[in-house]
Amino acid sequence: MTERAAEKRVNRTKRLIRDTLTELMEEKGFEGVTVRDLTEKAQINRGTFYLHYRDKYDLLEQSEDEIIKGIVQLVNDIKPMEAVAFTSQGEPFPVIQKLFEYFQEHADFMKVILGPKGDPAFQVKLRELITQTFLQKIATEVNKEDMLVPVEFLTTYVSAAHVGVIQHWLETGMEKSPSEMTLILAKMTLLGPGYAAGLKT
Amino acid sequence: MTERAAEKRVNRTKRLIRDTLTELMEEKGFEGVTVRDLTEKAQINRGTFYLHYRDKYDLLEQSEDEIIKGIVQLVNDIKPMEAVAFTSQGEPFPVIQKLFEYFQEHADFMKVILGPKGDPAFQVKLRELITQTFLQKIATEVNKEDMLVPVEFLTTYVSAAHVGVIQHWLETGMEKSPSEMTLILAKMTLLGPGYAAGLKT
DNA sequence: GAAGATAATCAACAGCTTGTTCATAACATT
DNA sequence: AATGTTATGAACAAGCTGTTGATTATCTTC
Repeated sequence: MTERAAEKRVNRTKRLIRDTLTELMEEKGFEGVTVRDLTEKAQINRGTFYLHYRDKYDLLEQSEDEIIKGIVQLVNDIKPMEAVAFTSQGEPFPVIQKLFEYFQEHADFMKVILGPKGDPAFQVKLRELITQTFLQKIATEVNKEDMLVPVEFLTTYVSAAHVGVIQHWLETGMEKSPSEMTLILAKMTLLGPGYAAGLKT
Repeated sequence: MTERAAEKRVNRTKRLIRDTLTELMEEKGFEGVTVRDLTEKAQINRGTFYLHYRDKYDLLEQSEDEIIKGIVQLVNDIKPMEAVAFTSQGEPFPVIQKLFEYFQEHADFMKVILGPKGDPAFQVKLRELITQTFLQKIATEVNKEDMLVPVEFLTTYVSAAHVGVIQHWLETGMEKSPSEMTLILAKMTLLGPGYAAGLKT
């Protein structure tokens, strides 16, 4: 048998396992899921699971890495100039919108992994990714002297806020479109939450 | 034996169990901790654990509830007027500062529970508490028409940002004082992250 | 269509954790 | 010293884990 065909069969099984993990995490959270549960629900042999993953933590890690890889790729495809369209203009940054579209595409997994039954380490990873990719770059373009607060707290504030809003958006059924969400986030980040609340009229 | 004495002995044991949980979570995360680990490290009988807690999830829940209760009480002690000192002035709100002092006091537990090996549900609880306690009140004092963004996203943005910064502060060894942190958060929230970064000079 | 290779199944295993139940020991007040 | 409560110790069935060896199913290629 050639490799491609094997890959096909393997990948089908792996996708089945990962999708089942998402479903079960929704019910019981990651902790509550046993390999037995998973393989029974997926209707595969328990041995098959161990053929592809070391244990359930390995499965989670691989699933998360795939998402992270997707985001990194997505960002790399746009970077050249648009990523920095942020600095001066108030226009919604297209990279953030792409991010929302990507999350929408993988909504099932993202929702549960970022939710209250998910993996707190993933949230940290995601925030770090946002910091590294977006904020760090911008931070270097600004004079340190102009900063009213230490950079680390600024980047933490913004990335945590973004991830939080994304989580809430997923949790409440994604009623706004990605472009609407991008605009909402841009307003609050650029004008400030206080101004956005109408406090400074 | 009177109740007080019994309570003392029981509470000593319970505190021992909870402190040991904090230590073990730091190493292995909540998932990785077994009741056996816990009782061995605490040097108590495994049966004693089950005398006080249904299982390890019950232990976690009780530990979290105690913290939440502490925060609620702390907020209720101040509420009358100061809580709203926020709306018009740029001065650091004293309630937030109290919050930081409280977290500093319980730093060990807060650090691990909010960290990458912690409980994502607690983060959600904490954010909801902040929203209910602080933001909701403020939101009612503002004309809905003045809002540039839907209230839900505003409160999510601010509460997620705050919890994120608190987590980062704990993670990096609490080098700034509670009052410094309060000021930093106030600046970013009132003036906006963009302005605080020096983007709008 | 048959041979060969890889993937999936099945059953069984020791090892571990869990939560419970007894009887017994330690403890602090009166 | 007597009493009531808490802590200990040992033992139990039940469940999940990760591994192994043998067998069957599936797909490509000749």
